[in-house]
Amino acid sequence: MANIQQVAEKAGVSVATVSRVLNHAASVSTKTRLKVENAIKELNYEPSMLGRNLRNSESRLLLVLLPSISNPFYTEIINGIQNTAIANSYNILLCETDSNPQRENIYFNMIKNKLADGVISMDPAVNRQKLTEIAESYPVILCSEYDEGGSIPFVTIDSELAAYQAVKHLIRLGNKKIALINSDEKFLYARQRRSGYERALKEFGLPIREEWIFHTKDLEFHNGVQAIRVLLELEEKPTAVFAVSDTLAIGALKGINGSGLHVPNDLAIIGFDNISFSNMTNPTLTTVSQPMYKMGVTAANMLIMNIKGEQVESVVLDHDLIIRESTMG
Amino acid sequence: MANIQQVAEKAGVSVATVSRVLNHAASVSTKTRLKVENAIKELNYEPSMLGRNLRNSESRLLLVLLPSISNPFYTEIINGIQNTAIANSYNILLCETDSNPQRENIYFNMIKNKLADGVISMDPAVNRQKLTEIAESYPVILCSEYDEGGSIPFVTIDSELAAYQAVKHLIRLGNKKIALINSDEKFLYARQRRSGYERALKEFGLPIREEWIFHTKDLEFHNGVQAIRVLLELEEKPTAVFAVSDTLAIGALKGINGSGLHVPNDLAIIGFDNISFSNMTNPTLTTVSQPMYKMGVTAANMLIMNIKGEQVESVVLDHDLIIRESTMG
DNA sequence: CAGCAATTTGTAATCGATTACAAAATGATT
DNA sequence: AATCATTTTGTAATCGATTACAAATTGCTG
Repeated sequence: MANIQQVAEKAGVSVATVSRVLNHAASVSTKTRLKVENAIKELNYEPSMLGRNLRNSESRLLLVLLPSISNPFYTEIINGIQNTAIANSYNILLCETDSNPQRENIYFNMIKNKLADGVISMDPAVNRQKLTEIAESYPVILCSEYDEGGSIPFVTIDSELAAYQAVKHLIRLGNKKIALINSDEKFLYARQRRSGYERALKEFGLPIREEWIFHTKDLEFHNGVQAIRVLLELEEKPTAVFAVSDTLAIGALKGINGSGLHVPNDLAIIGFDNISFSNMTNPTLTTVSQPMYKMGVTAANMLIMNIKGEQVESVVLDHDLIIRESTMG
Repeated sequence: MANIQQVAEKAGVSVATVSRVLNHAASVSTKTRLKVENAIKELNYEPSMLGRNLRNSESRLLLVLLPSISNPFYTEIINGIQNTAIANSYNILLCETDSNPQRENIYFNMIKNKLADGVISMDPAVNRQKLTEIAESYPVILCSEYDEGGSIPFVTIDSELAAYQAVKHLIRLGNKKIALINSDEKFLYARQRRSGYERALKEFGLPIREEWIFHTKDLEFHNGVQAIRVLLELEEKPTAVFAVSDTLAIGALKGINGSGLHVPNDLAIIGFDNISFSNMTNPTLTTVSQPMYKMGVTAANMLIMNIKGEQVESVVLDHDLIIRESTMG
C-alpha cells in the first residue's frame, strides 16, 4: 500500500499538498489537484487512519459496549445507533463484553488510546467506577441501563411505570395472584420493575408474596423455563406472570405449555422488550415495547454532540404495552 | 493521559528504556525496571495503541464481518472466535454490514489502514471481488459461507449432505410431498441445500415440483410465515417442509399453527442451524445443528496462523440432525 | 515593469511509540 | 589497575499523516 510520500513524488508535489487535496482544503489550484488525484488513483492510495489519527487524535469510530449479542433486544438499538453514526461520518464497532471486567478494560483502553472517539454502553454490569472515571475525560453515553444519581448522560425508559402498567393490566383482567419473574436486582431496571410491580399490587390491595417473586441468574430462555417450573410447584399457584424480559417470558411460556396448562386461560403472561420472537410464539406474547430504534438514534446523537464538546441532557423515552394473545383470556 | 516521554522523564531514563520495560525486553536491570514501573503507576500511564501500531504495523485486532447481528445463528460462532482470539492476545470487533457494500468498504479500509490485522467474514453477500483483492495482501478467512473454487481459506459444513439427510429423514417418515423453503439462490449454501434436497427426492423416486420450492428474500421470521402461506394455498399441499434456516422454519411453524393445521401430524417440519429459540417453539423444532462454537474457534485459529504467515487449509466440519417434536408424527 | 497583495506551495515540526546502533557502565580476569 | 567482554542505557531515525509558518508564485495596479 502506497503512502503519502509516494503519491507526492508521483504527482511532483510535496506531501503537504497531497494532504490538502485529501482534506479538501481550499487553497489548492485546480491543476495541482488534478495531478494529485491522478497519482492517488494510479497508486491505488488510501490514507492510513493510523497516521491521521495519531496526528489528529480522532478516529471517527464509536464503540458500542453490550454484554451479549445473543439478546435480540439490542438488535434494533444498534440499527438506530449505526444509521445515525453513518449519517454523521462515524462508524461503530460492536464490543461484546460478556459482562467481563477484563474485556471491558480492553475496550476502555481503546478509548484512552484514541482508537475510538466515544462509547455507548448498554452493559448494566459494567464496572461503574471505571466507566465514571473514563467519562470524566472521554465522551460516554449510557443506553437503556443507567446510573441513578450518576453523572453520565443516559437514554432510557421509565421502567417502573412500564412495570406498573403491565401488572395493572393483569389485575384488570381479574388476576389476583400475580408472579414476577425478575432478573438479578443488582441491575437498576430489575429494582425499578419490581417497584412498579409492587406499586400496582398495593394500589389494588393485593398482597406481595415473596414466593411469587423469582430471581433468575441470566436472561436466557432456560432461565425462564426454570423459573416457571418453581412457580408451578407452589401450593398456591399464580394465575398470571409478569417477566422482566421477553426471553424469560418465552421460556416461561414454553414451561407452561409443557406442563399441560393453557395460556392465557390458566395463566396469563406478559414479557418486556417486544423482541421479534415475541410475535412468533404460540400464543403470541403480550409485552412492553421499548422504542429501541429511537433509543439508538438518541444515544448516538447525544454521543456525537458530546464529542463535539456540547453538554447533553439525559432523555426518558415513551414505552407501549402491546397486548397480544398471552393475556387475551 | 501521559505519554512515554513523561514517564521517561519522571523515571529519569530515556524513552527507549521505558519502551523496553513495556515490551518486557530482557536487557533492563531490575533497578531501572522498578523505577520505570513506579513512574508508570504514578502517572497512570497506558501506552498509545496508535503510536505503537503505526510503528509496528500491528493492531492485534481482528474484524468479524457479519450481515446482521439479529440472526442468532452467529452468536455461538462469535463466542468461539472471541475466546480463541483472547487466548492469543487478540481482540475482536464485530462489524455489521447489513450486506451493504459501502459499509463493507469501511471495514475493508480498516484492514488496509492497519487498524486491524485480519478479517473473518461471515457475510455471504459480501463483495467477492473486493474481498479476494483484500485477501491477496491481508489475512482473510471465510466462515460458514464460502467461495467455491476461490482462493480464500474457509470453514464450513457440508450443506448438501446435511440437506440430503434432513430430507431423507422426512421421506423415511412416509412423506412423499416435501416442500423446500429456500433463501435466495445467489448464496452458495442455498444452492447446495437445494441440491441435497433434490438428490434425496430423486433417490427415492419422488418428483421435484417447482411449486413446492419457495424462495424467500431474507431470513426473518415473517419470510417464513409468508412462504408457508403460499405453500398452504396450493392445490396439492405438501405434507412436510424443509426450511434452510431455523428462523424461516419458525415463521412457517407459526403460520401452520395459525391455519389450524397440526405439526407434525398434518405437516412435518425441519429447520437448519439449531438456534436456541428452536427448542422453545411449540412443538420443538427438528433441525440440522452446525458446530457453531467449533466453527468460530477454527476460523479464529486459521486467521491467527495466517497472520503469522503460515499457510492454512480449508476445513469442513461435521453436522448433526437433531430430531425433535416437529417431525415426531 | 516595479511594487504589493493574494494565492498557492513547500519545509519541517509534530503526534507516541519502537528499535538499530552507539555509547556508557559494569564485571571479570590477569 | 589495565584490558576486554558483557550488560545496560541513550540517541536518533522511523512509521504516515497534519499543519504552522515561510517561501514562492501569480495577478493586479499605477
